[in-house]
Amino acid sequence: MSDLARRLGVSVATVSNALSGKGRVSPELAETIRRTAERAGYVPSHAGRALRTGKTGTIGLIVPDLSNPLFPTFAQAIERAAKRRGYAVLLADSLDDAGQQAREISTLLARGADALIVIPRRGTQIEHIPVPLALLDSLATAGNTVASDHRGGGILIGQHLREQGHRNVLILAGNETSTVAGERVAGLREGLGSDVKLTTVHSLASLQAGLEQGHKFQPGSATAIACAYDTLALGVLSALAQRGIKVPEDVSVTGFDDLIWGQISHPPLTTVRQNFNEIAEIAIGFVTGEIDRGQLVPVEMVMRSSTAAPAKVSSSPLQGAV
Amino acid sequence: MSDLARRLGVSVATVSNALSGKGRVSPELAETIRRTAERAGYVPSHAGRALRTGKTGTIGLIVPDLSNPLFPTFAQAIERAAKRRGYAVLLADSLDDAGQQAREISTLLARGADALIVIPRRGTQIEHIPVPLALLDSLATAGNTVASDHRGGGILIGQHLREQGHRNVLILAGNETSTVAGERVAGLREGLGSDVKLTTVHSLASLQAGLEQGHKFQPGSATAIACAYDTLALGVLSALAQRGIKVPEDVSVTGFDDLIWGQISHPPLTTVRQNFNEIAEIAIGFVTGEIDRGQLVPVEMVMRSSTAAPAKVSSSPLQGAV
DNA sequence: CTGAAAGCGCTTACAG
DNA sequence: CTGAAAGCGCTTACAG
Repeated sequence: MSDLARRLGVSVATVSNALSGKGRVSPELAETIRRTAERAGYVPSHAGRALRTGKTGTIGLIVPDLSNPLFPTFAQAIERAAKRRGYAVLLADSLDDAGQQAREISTLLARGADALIVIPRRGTQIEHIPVPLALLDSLATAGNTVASDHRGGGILIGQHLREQGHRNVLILAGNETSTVAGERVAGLREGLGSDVKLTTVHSLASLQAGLEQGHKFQPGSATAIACAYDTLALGVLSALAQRGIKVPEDVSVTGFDDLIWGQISHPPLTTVRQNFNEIAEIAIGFVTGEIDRGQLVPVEMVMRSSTAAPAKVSSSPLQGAV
Repeated sequence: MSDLARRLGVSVATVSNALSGKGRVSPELAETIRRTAERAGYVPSHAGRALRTGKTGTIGLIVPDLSNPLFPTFAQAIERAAKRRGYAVLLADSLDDAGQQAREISTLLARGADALIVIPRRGTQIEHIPVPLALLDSLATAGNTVASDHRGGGILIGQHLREQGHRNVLILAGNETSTVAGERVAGLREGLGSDVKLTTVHSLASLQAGLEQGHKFQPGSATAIACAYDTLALGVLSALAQRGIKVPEDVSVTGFDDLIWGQISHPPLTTVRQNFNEIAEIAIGFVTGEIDRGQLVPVEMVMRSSTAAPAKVSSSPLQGAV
């Protein structure tokens, strides 16, 4: 900047004022300075500005595990929303470990992140953060949480299954300590209604766990398998296909998240879609002070062909007539 | 830091020296300073250091599209390798657009990234970068490229198919402008040998494109479909299943990348696995000056059950005897 | 409308 | 072994 000032015969203060466009410089001079700066390829130093203003224009994003197919979508949406407001994002992967998450928070803070967005590792508490923080999680507890209406999604699926006539449902509930999973399951129960027989099984939310559950499944023990995650549902679908158990004829299956792979599974998966862009917009808007509290973002059911009315094995009129 | 210095009755220079551990301070004093800093929760300002040293301890990572399932794995590996050396990563998504990629490079540079790692958008040239740059792409052209041996992987698959007796292969080659895809296909051709009938089709490298190709496929027109990407192969598998075309009985299918979804497809997909961690280590090592040039990273074939010897429709002894 | 000066928090010669 | 001083590149009152 001082090079530029010398070359133009003005002070650095004037260059700064011209470039920041605060209008303390005559329009003509400002224009000249801007043009010269442009031509010289001058780019203001972020470090200088950061030191002076105390702001880095940087937002820290902590995800639990980038190799879990759910989180890159979040990361992409966040990065885009941040970029639109001139922020860059510092990415940290907590490797699904609470200690690592804490360490990432400190590093990001030490690096001067102006705000933090964290998709918290399940069962984890985050407190005493000196910068604006948005949690991408579940319950809008502290006013700083932005979340999909997981419970609402569960209700949608539950009602859908109920309307189709399912009265005996196996719920693959994912991890017991996850509040997201907890809400999805609570919604499922609510939508299904209290007169429906429910069996709940907890496990990791992985493809592998879905595969295992699919292999364990006793045909006839339930008419539908409602999963808290697409990864589980996709694993289940694969295992059932291997065993020759037909979906949805023998059993209905539902997921949660709308991963693209649910479009090519056999059959395509009925699931719930989150609105990532809106979540990202709200999260960034919240930490940048544009909006004053987080909120619940509506969710949408995606009906495909993995669900159908249960086969009327013992009570069908036809069979009864035989 | 000046707070700390005042409290301890020493100079900021001494605090700085003690904390950086360069040994210009007596061990006892250094220890006292370190303890006090720790207890006070003192964290050095990155902005101050950056302004003084000209280094931010930050590496910019540009990916073409985080929603493409291939790139988060890279991002995770890079972040981990960077973290191990005390670097943080600034994430930028170029949204598969060359202009956006150029803009991201400038922003990252303006933010003082000490180095850049870019997974370039296909067909794109990157030049005149004033910081160390590693390209995660294909050919080790400029000495600053770190890449999987895509060609070698293609050869492995090609030979495998050849050994099984395939002499008529459809190659789904992905995007024509992608050098990665180009090398994979070149390897495929080489492994297959010159006496094999080849049909090459270009398309996007998406699931959707795979689905379309799978629907177009004429049974009998080839005994194997070799895809340059798992996304293509998975789409093909799904379309073929829908049409009742059996894999590998009616046609063999291979992919490239080893996405986890290839484990639960029907049948599980024969493909090629990249060593992401090694690529990340080399890339980071290269831009931090630990190693002096990029290199080709070996690749591994993952044999599953989507490939088999072609059915001997017209030349089988049995059929001939009828 | 423009400029001189101070100061953000560090690190690094240099002097003692 | 320790400290005083300079300077990295900005921005922001303040003075003119």
